[in-house]
Amino acid sequence: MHTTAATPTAPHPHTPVPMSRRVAGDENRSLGERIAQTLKLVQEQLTLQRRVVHAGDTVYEAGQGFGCLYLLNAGFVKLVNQSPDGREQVVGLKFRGDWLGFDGIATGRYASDAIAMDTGEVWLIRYEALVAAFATQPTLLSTVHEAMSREIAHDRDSLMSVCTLPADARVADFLRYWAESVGDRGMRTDRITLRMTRAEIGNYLGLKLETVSRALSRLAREDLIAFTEKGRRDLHIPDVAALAAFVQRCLAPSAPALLQ
Amino acid sequence: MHTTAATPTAPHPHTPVPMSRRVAGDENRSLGERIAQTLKLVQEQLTLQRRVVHAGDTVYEAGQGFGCLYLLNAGFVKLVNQSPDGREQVVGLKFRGDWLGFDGIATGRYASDAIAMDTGEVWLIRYEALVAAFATQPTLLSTVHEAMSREIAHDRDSLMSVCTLPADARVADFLRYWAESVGDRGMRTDRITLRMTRAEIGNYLGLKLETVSRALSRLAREDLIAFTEKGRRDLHIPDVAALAAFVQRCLAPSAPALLQ
DNA sequence: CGTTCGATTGAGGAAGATCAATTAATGTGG
DNA sequence: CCACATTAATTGATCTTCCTCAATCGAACG
Repeated sequence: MHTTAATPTAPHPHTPVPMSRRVAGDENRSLGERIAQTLKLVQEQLTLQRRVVHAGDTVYEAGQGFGCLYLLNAGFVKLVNQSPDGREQVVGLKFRGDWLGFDGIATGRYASDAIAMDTGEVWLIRYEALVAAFATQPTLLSTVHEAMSREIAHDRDSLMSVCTLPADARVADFLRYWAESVGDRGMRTDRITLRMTRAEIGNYLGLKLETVSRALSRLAREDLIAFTEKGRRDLHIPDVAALAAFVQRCLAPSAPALLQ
Repeated sequence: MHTTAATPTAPHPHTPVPMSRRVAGDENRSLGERIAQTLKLVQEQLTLQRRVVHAGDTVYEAGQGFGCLYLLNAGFVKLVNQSPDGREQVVGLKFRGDWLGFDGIATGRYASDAIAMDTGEVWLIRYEALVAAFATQPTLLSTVHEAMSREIAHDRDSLMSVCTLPADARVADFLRYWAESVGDRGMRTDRITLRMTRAEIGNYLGLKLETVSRALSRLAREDLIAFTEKGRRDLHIPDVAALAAFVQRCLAPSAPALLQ
């Protein structure tokens, strides 16, 4: 019995885990490559139906019968849960290369609304056809499992952010996440366009819109972000890493010393 | 688990998919049955290694190389994420019949610590062997996919609770969830033993231990729970449904009526 | 060009955190 | 088994953060 794990020789037993999107690890290919490969593989091995969506369109709705998974080929999608008593919660954001609809497998009905936040394209893949293809295309199985695994891991990270970060740090971390996500997709990270209102961001982060607004103003005051002349949904992020540093600074109010 | 959406009769136009019907009776079988079937199926179709764990034991550690999934046959397990800066977060609770380790598939390393909260038993299942068995046992594939799907859906519900419920409701909802979970496993729900300290519960719910303690005291004052003479970790829950009602009461402080 | 929606900013209030003191359980060695 | 040490839980008093309410301003849009 291997009770206590034989961790390598890391200073901390947990450090090597990238948890989000650091390049390292045993996979050498970059995130962008992985996304491209996924799209290519699916496109080649499966019959799929394309659907163009526009901002506000519903990809699928909570309660609707499950039959398809959706691979997001372009655009941005938000996932929204609704409780019976009327509470609404943005529970996830999806980018190019992400899969949608895993939550429907277990119950046969989707558990959330998937709503496009911009013009984009989703590929509809019949779940049964996908499963059938696993037999001849083991890579497809790995790809799908990895996507589900990543989703599980990321959802937990979201919970951790909401539970452990103060408001300002949450907003900064959200911007970092968004910038990193679009960066991984080959888009520029220094100028990003938020597809969400302050209220939506706040909902996703467990904050009110005023708090988000104040946090953004503070970040702008510290020159970690800047609003473009175009409006307040476009913003300039000179240094994404500085946002991560800001999060750390929020956590260490008085004793900045050591570490890192 | 508290969020399943309410649009069963959604007459939506853009559903080219007929409804992929699942096996009859599949939807009707109880949760307890599903768990039993999962354990039976895995036991029969796979070679597995059993491991007895005791409170505090580590099932797997974050950063450790992924190779196995774990099926929890008895006991209770908590999943704990640790951020590089030292923040710790309980991100999940697992019960008999739950799978552990999905988070390791994507990166090849587990993303969290899985720690036993009580004496129990996990079954180690080599992931590669599992995948190999999919070829001849399609039921196994469904089972695993459903488990992952359920995990994704539940993690989102957790996020919603943390983001939308006030402290008292969060604690009440936690107790309801725990009671329901053990109830689904055939254990009595009127007397439950929390395997966690107030601090751990608070961590899981994004609250401080004092807040959890006060919430519990308030619930006890309203006779929704009662402490047993044995100690404060055992408690009596006369009516689980009343806890759910309490959550609703927290949300509707004065005006229950109309929708928006 | 006015209407509407989203964003910003301020003032005041409330929920929950922090600090602190006490009590109850758990564990340990004699 | 008991005295003691240790850890967990409760409760109160105070403080901080974030929410609520409200007014203003800017942008988008018909």
